[in-house]
Amino acid sequence: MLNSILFYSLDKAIRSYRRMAQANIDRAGLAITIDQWLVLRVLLEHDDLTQHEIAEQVFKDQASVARMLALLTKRGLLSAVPLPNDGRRTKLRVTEQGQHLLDAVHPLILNNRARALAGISVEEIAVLQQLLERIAGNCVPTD
Amino acid sequence: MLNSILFYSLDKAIRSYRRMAQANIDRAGLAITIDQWLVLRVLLEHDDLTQHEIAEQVFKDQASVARMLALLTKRGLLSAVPLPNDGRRTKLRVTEQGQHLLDAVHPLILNNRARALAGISVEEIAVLQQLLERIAGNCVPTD
DNA sequence: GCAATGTTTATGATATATCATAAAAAATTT
DNA sequence: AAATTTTTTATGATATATCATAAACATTGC
Repeated sequence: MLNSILFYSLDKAIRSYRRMAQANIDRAGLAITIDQWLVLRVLLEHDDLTQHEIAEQVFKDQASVARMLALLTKRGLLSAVPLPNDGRRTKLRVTEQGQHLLDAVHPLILNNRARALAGISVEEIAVLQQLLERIAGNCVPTD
Repeated sequence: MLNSILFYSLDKAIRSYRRMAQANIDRAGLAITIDQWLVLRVLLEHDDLTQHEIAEQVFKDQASVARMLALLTKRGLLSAVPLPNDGRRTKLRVTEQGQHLLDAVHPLILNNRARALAGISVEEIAVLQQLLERIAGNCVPTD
């Protein structure tokens, strides 16, 4: 019954992937969540983003990002140095330890993606991606 | 950068849909979450499922379902009557109030789906669904 | 320079996700 | 029947999602 509903399949696909991916990371003894990994990846590229900008990049909201940053900092994967020109903000830098963890996780992520997409052609992936983007676009609030 | 990753698009599509759908339900003044709605819908069809079976239906885990059932019961949308033949379980029935809420939400859900899928043909939806199911299938744990 | 406005971060409240485990009850084995 | 195993539910711990709001700070307009 629910199987015939597209959004159920959508939810199931991403959650299946997440469970599988997280299980593989855990099994490798790496202490990081997929979401934390994503945030660190973004911060590796840009260390001058506001929480709101980070949130946009990873499609989360600012409150979630704030809590993830606090956690990542507590874990020593991220360093937050106050910015001289703005008393509210900090410069966020991935630490050595964070770097090592990212490096260790990277091949696993590639593996997970390959496994999830096994038997699906490049053309099919392109079609899929394009449809997903159209759906996301349709759901953007207008006002 | 992240935009080129399929799983990011996947995550974004379902989260965009959920935000839009929940916002519409909230705006209508209906006090229910999409997840709660889903569980109630399942219970409407079958009132003799274990928490584990419900979890399978809605693709959540038993712990999440347990908490949702407790909440739904507290809210008066669900009644839980002890089963005589099994001291652990209860018969879960959607209450009158739950029924009314489901009835009120239903047209909104149809609206939300239509909006999310605007401009996407039936054939495209079929392709999409089939690909999503293949991905979910690839992620199923083997052992 | 001050008031009003906007931005940025932090956090409270509530809900869900996930793993792990405890506790109770049922089913099975011997 | 008693012991063992399995099933079912509840809950602790931790992480994330979301909305709302507070607090600190920066910026703009006057």
